[in-house]
Amino acid sequence: MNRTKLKIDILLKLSISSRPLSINDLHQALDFKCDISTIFRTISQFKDKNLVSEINLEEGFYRYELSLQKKTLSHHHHIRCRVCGEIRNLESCDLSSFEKSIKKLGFTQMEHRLEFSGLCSRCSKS
Amino acid sequence: MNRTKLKIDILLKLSISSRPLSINDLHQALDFKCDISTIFRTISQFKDKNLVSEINLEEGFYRYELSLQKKTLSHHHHIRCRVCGEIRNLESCDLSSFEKSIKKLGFTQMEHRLEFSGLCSRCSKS
DNA sequence: GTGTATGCAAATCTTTTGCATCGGC
DNA sequence: GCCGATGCAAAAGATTTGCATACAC
Repeated sequence: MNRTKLKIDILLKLSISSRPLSINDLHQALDFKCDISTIFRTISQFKDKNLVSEINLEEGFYRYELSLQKKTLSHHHHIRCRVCGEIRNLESCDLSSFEKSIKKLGFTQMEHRLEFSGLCSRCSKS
Repeated sequence: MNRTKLKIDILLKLSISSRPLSINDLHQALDFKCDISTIFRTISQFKDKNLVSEINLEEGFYRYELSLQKKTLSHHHHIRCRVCGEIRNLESCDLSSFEKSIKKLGFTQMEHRLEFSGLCSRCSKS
């Protein structure tokens, strides 16, 4: 994987964002200076190399964040406000009871995706 | 919402299936006798009325199951084999520690989606 | 009869792919 | 120079929409 300006820019945008970015977010953040298909391809490579994590917040598309971030924050999940779209991180993750019962079913190499939605404090009030 | 043969058929197919069905699964199960856009529209109505639940197993499309089933089995989650696609239900769900920390962020009316993937016992061996 | 449901076709949106050219090493 | 990266255009797959007709009530 060559070190190109675009790849660095994408990683930079991801690193300075407080929330996971969609392909469109990235395209916009890069002022549409590259083709969107290239962003798809680049993110796909990043996924393969485990540089970014793919997140599904039930919006009809995926978001991406640095896996590095994932390490810093330790493994975590998200909650997204169903009204305003605000996204917050949830730092703790204890699913050991789930994993125990899955092991009983004979499954190995488990991964999981856990995402919450709700109304954030501001949207709860209005 | 009118009671039509198609709506009953869709609910029937969902009720006799041991796993959540995709729009395509339903289209096929109904022998392609109706237009697929109608299935999308019908499922969308069912979602609105909370008759069916939408499930994302990271396959690139959604699956649906009766919410009734959800009640019978109590609230549950799924694990999908990343190799053969087998889907199993996970009956217990204790995310109270998560919900506690989310409440601290000021969120209300929480919902969550938790899905596991792994290798089922057969695919683990081969 | 009125309003909802459906079929059909087309559009939309996200994502993928083919191919020619460009750029990193 | 070679191989990977990119742009561009087109395709693919899931989903939505407009509109005319058919059906439920």
